[in-house]
Amino acid sequence: MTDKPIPDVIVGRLPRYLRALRQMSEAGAQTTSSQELGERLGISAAQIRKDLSQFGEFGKQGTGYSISFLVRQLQAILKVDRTWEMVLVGAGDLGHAIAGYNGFANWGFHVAMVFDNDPQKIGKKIDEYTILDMSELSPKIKESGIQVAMITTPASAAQEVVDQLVKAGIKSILNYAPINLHVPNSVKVQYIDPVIHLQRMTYYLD
Amino acid sequence: MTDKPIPDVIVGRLPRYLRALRQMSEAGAQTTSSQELGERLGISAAQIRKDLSQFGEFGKQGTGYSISFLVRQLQAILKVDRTWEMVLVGAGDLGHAIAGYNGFANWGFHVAMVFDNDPQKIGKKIDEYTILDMSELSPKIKESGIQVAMITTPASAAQEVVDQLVKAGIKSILNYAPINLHVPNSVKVQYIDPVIHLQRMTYYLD
DNA sequence: CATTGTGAACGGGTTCACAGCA
DNA sequence: TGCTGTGAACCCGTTCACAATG
Repeated sequence: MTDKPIPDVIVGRLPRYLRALRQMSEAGAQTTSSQELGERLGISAAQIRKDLSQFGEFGKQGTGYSISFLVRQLQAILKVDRTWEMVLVGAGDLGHAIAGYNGFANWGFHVAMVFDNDPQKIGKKIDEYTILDMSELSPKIKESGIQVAMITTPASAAQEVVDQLVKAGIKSILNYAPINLHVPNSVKVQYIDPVIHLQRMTYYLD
Repeated sequence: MTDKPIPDVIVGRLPRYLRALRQMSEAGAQTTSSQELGERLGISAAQIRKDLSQFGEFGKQGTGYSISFLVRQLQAILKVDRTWEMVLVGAGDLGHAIAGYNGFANWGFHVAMVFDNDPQKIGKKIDEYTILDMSELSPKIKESGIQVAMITTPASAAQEVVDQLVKAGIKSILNYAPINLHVPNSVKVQYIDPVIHLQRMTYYLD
């Protein structure tokens, strides 16, 4: 109700709600309940209701939530009711896979440009993208106003790249390089590191 | 001290400590403190000390922690003082990038086999791997005793694949498919979904 | 009557602060 | 003196339980 800041842990769950709801919608469902959504996601019904109630009263007692309405609300809250252009830095195997990933479309994102510092790669094409030189990174970001970046460079290059990105105006960074990055408070970073996830699970193995 | 179960949130931080410590070691450092490690990772010094103290008294008052000793301890705790063979299911672009990823070696993991269900791909090679048919999935897992799997199939196929993996004895699953999976309590699942991470950040954009 | 929204209770993770020790 | 290990205090996210309502 009030406009105190929403805990980050709640923001982190909203994209999962959105994914599940759109999948239910594709499957033909029109309505759902906190219980049904919770079972699907392994989250308690009470938590889902509490999370959603932070942003408004989206449900109806006795009948639950309209899926299409809730999808629109969540997309608006997460600001993915538009398309965010992104720059991708690092044109290795992983960068190639990400540039060609079709899972960004319709979810609010689009790769606009791909950068690398390897002279052998610059000018080459991956999918529809011509690989651009790092020297163009800053001007291209500034002129386009892009705020979102993904990094798939080696760890050794990542912090330097981040510094350039931040200076150029990037506000959100998805980092695939296996290293912790330092950024100002105004910039958000999320990490994707398969080894970290794997090591977290081997703890429970014999 | 006692052997109560360690909270999962602590286990989740240990791999990050390990990465940072090994990077410090590579840079030539021999000793560190909870404060230094904390600054590097954006974690409070008290939290690091508390986390580590769950597993033993690894430090020395006045001087801090021996990096090489702590690395060995963490690797033993996380059970990555050995190499876990893994199966990879899904030989698309992402599967290709993962199969060729050199970041698993020395971190406790190795891709042993790659599976797909596309007749056009079966028998083809990606890197040193010959793509195997899904019909061989269960027998190959059982005969090798592999416990770790990665999934890079489309979302629509993921749950069915998981059911097969679980039945064959897989205990840890790293899932790249954008869907929530249902597994028994004895099986751990971790998720990697770039869209989820990105949407979590756009909330904070204008 | 099923299901939401929510104040209150609860639980557990984080921080504090300091004794203890090299 | 510098830094660890840790009980206690604190804080905050989760769960509970129920009034409210279509």
